[in-house]
Amino acid sequence: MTSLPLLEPATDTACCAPAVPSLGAAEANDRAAVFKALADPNRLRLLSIVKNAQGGEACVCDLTDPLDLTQPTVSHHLKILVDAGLLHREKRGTWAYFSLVPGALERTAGLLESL
Amino acid sequence: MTSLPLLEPATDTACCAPAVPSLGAAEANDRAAVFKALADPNRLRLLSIVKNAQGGEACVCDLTDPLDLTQPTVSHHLKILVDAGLLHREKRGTWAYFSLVPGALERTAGLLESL
DNA sequence: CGCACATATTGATGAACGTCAATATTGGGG
DNA sequence: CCCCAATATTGACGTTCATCAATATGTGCG
Repeated sequence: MTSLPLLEPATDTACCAPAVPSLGAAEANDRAAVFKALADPNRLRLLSIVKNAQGGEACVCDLTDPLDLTQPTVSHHLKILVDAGLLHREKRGTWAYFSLVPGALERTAGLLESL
Repeated sequence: MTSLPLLEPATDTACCAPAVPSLGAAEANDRAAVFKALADPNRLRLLSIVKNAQGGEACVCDLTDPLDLTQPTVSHHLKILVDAGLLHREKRGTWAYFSLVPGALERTAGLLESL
């Protein structure tokens, strides 16, 4: 899409303040996608386990037991976190090791303050 | 619930690392609730408009036009943001003014780094 | 009082989500 | 080569969610 978000002049009827530069629709969609990945308690726990794991990485077998979920469900959540750019997936042999993408959490935190 | 998350000794079959202290289920639920409120592009835009509004506050009429949503839908989103502790609602006369809860965004950002 | 305006609530509808059971895929070892 | 273990994918099911139209609530004004 080529159209930029327009800032219309506010109709100063009574209470309405003049329109103010704010987040565009496309930007808002991108940011919401990341927060959507964080909007599930089990995914937060997965991130926490990976972050605090020895060596900074954990395989699926490390992650299935602490959560009370089946293996396919854990795999599903991990895929969402990888797609959101929060986790890195590396396959070594039969096992898949997950680690935090460096700086991803900090960048995501920055999305909040730069609203 | 009174049970604490147990850390079982890891079964050192092959890949699995010893269990590591991580986010409990209850804590994860609380944090996910806040991110759930942020996991919608229109709500992010609402926060952005309120934050950048002159005086730090905006009424519903300021928020209905820029988004392409009906008034009830905007009201619904605002309620979610208020319930999440991100927005403050103050009714003055006929109008309802919304402002950021001081420090709420920073605190939420902190939830990410303290995983 | 009663109208007009700003906001909130309700009910309904379609889409997205979390979960599991079943199955497929991939890689290592006898 | 075939079996087994680890992970991924598929399909189905119930729940939650975003949205709107319609309606209710509440507040200032004449």
